[in-house]
Amino acid sequence: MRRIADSTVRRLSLYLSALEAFESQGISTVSSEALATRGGTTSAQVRKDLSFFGSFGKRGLGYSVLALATRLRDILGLRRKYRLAFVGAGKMAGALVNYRGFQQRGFHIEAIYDVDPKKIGQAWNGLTVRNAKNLVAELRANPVDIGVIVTPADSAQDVADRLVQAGVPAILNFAPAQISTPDAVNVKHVNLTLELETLSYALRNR
Amino acid sequence: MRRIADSTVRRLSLYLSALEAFESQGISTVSSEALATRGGTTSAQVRKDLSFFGSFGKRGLGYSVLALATRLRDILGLRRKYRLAFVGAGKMAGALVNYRGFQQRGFHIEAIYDVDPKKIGQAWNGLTVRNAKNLVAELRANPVDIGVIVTPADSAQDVADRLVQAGVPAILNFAPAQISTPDAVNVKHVNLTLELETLSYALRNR
DNA sequence: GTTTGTGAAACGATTCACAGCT
DNA sequence: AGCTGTGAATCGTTTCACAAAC
Repeated sequence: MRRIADSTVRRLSLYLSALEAFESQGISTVSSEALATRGGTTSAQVRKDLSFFGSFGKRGLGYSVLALATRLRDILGLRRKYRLAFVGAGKMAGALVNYRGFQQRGFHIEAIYDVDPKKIGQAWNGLTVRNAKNLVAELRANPVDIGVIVTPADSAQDVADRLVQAGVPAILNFAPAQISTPDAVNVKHVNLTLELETLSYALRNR
Repeated sequence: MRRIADSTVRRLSLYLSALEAFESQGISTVSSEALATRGGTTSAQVRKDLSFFGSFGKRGLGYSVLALATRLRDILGLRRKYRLAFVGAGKMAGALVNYRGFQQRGFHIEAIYDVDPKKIGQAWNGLTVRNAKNLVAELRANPVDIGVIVTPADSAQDVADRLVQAGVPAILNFAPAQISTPDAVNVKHVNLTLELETLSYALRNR
């Protein structure tokens, strides 16, 4: 199958949450137009995005909310559970660990690591903060799907290297630092500074 | 001037942090190639991005780290301070308020709002959590540049409406909800669920 | 010799517009 | 009649490749 653009995948995720909202409102059928409004795009874009994966609608009618949501979960790979390991037991990790959306969507936090002796051993939401020096060995023995970097910027590359060594196939990086990894490793960045700076650019003449 | 693509602005922000890293290493001149490596792109892309704003390099030599950083700060509008108001005094707000990068880059948190009587009045990093019911009046009297939504998803639209009413020109939304605002208001989303779901898509066949 | 700045070419994503189902 | 699915057209972004500057 043709490689799917990242922008398309992101919209599929938005369509899925729109469908879940429709579902909770008891709406059973939607048009591409309705999905577009909720997902911040156009009806043609919705239809094109879906068409990469098959044809899920009924002409003249629209899409079944339930059936399309199920198909999107399939497409996005959300039928299975994902195991996460956090590195960095700071405030940001605390906020993320507490976020109910993770568990709900099948993302399970399996371990939290830190280097700070004061943090190691602390209980975190049923988990014990582990010593980061054992990260590679422990994650090799007990693999996870996604490593979440929530350390300061200057440790981010080191942590990424260790996650790669441990065989972690995907990384979600919250540290404001670019990290380099082998091509086979999937990396997503959440960079708050960058988001604020794009807003700054937008506001520069206000 | 031609409208600049969002992707370009985001890269400029990455180039700026790369330049700051070079600066702290005492490097005074960089090539587009060096910037590209740090910013995760190509040298041609770097030169093209910069060319929209002028010509800042010396042929055969490269760019002055200091001079280019200054120009990028100008371009991104980072010479001025920005005033932020947070809405939602939860764990995520706690993590963000504590994040030193905000102050360093000139983003000053001026107020934190919540609806929870238990939180109103609490001291947060030198600020007092304010009653969200006074948000519109107070932000009209004391305007901010950016409203940061850190509430649960189901309050996000309501908060956005109030920020718009208060005349806030830009919103950074951490709630996992699409929000609709007038076109004149700039909105950026940081949606953790969406990031995880794109990783899920990437991992789906592992 | 090296590296920038930039038109032109290539590529990729979005929008259009309509035939084909229901 | 209404809405999907999709090739074709359009639009925008990235890459190429090289002349110009140092």
